[in-house]
Amino acid sequence: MLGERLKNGIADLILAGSLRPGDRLDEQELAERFGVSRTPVREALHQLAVAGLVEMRPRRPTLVRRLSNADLADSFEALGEIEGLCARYAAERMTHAERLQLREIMQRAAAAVAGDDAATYRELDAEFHSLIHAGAHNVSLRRIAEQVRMQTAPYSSAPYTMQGYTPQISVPHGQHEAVVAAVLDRDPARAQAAMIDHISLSSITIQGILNDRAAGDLAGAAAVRVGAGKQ
Amino acid sequence: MLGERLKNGIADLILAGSLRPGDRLDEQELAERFGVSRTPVREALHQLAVAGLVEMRPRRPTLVRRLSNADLADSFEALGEIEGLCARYAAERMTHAERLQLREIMQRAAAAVAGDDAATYRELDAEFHSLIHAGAHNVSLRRIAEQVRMQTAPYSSAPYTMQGYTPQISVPHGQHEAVVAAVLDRDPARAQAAMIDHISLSSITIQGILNDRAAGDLAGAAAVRVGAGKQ
DNA sequence: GGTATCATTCTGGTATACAAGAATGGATTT
DNA sequence: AAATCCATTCTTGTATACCAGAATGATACC
Repeated sequence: MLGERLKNGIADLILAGSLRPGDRLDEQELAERFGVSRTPVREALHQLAVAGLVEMRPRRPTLVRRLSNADLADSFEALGEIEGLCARYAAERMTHAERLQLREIMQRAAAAVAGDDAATYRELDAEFHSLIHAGAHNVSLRRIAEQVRMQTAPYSSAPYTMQGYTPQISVPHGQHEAVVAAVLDRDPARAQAAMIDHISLSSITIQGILNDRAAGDLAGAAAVRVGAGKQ
Repeated sequence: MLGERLKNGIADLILAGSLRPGDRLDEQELAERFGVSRTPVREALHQLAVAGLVEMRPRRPTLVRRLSNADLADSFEALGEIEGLCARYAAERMTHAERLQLREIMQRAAAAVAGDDAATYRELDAEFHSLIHAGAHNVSLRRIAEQVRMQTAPYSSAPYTMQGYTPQISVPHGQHEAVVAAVLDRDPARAQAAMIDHISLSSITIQGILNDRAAGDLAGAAAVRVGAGKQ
């Protein structure tokens, strides 16, 4: 099944930031890029549309989905609730082996924080959340969590790709630790609350950065227009 | 966009029960049925696969997704949590107009219950949940809720299509009333708890029916095999 | 008589060709 | 000079033809 490979490939381009929200996804260009025809590309794009990563309008170019500020706020609110549920169930249901994995990830993350290694930390952050999703032992909930996380991913990476901005990776790490402590203590309510707090703060941070960036972009665009003499 | 029409058309066939879990979805047959070529059919099927209504395996016939007992239990658990969240937010955020709509639906539903009109009640049940989803005022959460509900729909209709089984529509109606009362009272916690209770009982009822039916089918299949002399 | 292997057929996967609609650029008119 | 309309081009939507792989049946061998 080539479509699956393509779907992941295009999703990776978006998640990695090579393609940013609002960018056009030309079917033929993607087909050439991946060395296939347009047919499987179209299938992949349709699938990504259902997943909420791209937006397709009839007879109009497909775009990387651009969330309005309101939609982004909604997505993060939903993400917090869903991840909170996962954390709650994980605290109840994780096996011993899964708890050990969680501890191991946290140790590696602590090392990345100590070494100020943002790239590694970013990977471990994803692994951490993935473990929580799986630890909830509910395939439906896990599927939902992965999907919402994917939708917000292009924006979540903002702190890491912002030029001149050094993310404070110690802050989210501390919140992860609070979640893990509650999960290991088998304290569902605390795990849920800690996770919701974590996502909530992420949301605020990211929206702040995006607003700053938008303001900067507007200023830049205005300057260009003035420089060109007319729009 | 023909694909959208097809997607809804095929989904309706599944949701209405014309196509049941495990049934084969032959691309050519669907194409002829809808008077189009295989291309848009394939796109629709891929989208439905992402939505979780059908399952596609490489080089293998596409089937209406069949949830295992465990998967079904997971889906209902997730549905309960998600709908519970929607109810909680709805209690906080519904506008006055939305609350009036809710009351109106409940009055019509009460009439349907009084008249023992299961078909009408079924429609109003869908409308009720749809109002709650919308009333949460979170597009992301709403999208998730609709999706999970769609996945469970082929099974939720079991009580209504079970031959010789007269659904006790007064029971779910009473639970809906409890949710609505809490929403109208602007009591988020009570609305959430009432909704979770409602979905939980639905889940138990449906799984009971399905297990009975499965037992009956097995007995029937065994009888056929015995009658044929060999398998 | 049973089992294993091979061939045939059926189904999904991909590519290519064609059609339809939208956007953009130029030309003409006001 | 500006605005509108028309034509051309580009991109998406659909259909058809071809390819690959899996299942099933028959045949041959053990």
